[in-house]
Amino acid sequence: MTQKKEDILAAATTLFSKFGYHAVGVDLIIQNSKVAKMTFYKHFPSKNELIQHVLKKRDEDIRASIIQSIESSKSPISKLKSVFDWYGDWMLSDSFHGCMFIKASEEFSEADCPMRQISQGHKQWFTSLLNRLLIDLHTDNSLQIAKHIVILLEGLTVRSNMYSTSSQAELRFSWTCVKQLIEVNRESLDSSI
Amino acid sequence: MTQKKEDILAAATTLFSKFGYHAVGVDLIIQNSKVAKMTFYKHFPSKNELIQHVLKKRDEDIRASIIQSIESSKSPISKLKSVFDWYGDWMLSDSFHGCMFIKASEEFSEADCPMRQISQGHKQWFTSLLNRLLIDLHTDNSLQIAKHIVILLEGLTVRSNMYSTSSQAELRFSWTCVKQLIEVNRESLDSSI
DNA sequence: ATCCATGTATACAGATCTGTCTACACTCTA
DNA sequence: TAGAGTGTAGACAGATCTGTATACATGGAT
Repeated sequence: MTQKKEDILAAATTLFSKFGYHAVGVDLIIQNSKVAKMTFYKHFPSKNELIQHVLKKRDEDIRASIIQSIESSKSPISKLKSVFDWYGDWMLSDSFHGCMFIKASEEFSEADCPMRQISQGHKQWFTSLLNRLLIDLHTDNSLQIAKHIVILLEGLTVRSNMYSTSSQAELRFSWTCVKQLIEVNRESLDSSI
Repeated sequence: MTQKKEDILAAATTLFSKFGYHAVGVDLIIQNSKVAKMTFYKHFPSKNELIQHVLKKRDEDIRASIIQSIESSKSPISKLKSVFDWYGDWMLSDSFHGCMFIKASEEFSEADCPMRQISQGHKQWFTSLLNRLLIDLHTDNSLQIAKHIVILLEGLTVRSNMYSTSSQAELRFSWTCVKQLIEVNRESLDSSI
């Protein structure tokens, strides 16, 4: 990965995230990444492939970032909490303009297009991660609750973007709801100890 | 409202909902509504104003549809349940391609643009409706819980669109969670009866 | 019968978008 | 010093997009 290619990816990520995929043209990305047009097309054969690259890199980066966040916590419950904190920090950041995978799903409708597949893959990974944490917490219906948490966090993300506010209060309330949900679904084995 | 104008609005709604706002051109809308270009521009001075019209009409239609749904139920709790059922039916329908207000928020980033304002207004209305139902149920923290339900339903909507499935199981689970949440937050007055 | 509103068909201007082509500059290595 | 690799600047082709202009058809009301 050359420096130029990284510059292009960085500029594209920023612009797509803020304005959407269709609204941003190749010329604007070239202008913002301070690169010649031929350099752009040498690294990315088309805008479509650039979008896929951006989404793949975003997927990798977010996975790494979330994993780093939960690794700094020890107990499963504090790991789960740190996922919520990760979302809180993200929604507070200046660069926050919603989720790029949700945006891709809203803008690209073709059923099996790469953008949708990458987006689905990312959410699948996140759901599995939460599922494992819930299993560590000896929670019944772990997968169902994992999906429920993903749905909550996606709702919060969409809301933060729609109102241009970080929704910290709603995030905290969601966390208390999730804690209760886990408590109610503790495995009988666990409560008998 | 002439027939032609309705045709244009109907075609635009279908196309924007499925493919997004930027991806759909005026020519395609004209073609699908079987109208001449000049007729289009006589009714709508620009694509931008058409989008606003589409969103405003969508707002009115959904308000009417949800109100009709809950009016067929009597008790506050069954009214709330019928809101969830409304979402279930919607997500099952062939024409479902996600929420047009969420899509607008993802595609239009300018802070105070009309599309965002209309979208925010719609969600505000929905939140107030749920809040009133929760107050009728003598629920504490009614506004907080109303917001929580909106977040859940938006998360479900986004998920259904991303995976092209209706997420009925997740919707049912969310409903059980919401029922529990309401139960836990019953006003002390109520539980003492 | 005539007027007028409404709609049609289509060409057109001008902007913008994707992607290609050419000609040139810089740097590193043999 | 010559050549290869990489990048730059910008013109260009061709498609598409928004919005306008022109000329014509239709159909109901006076």
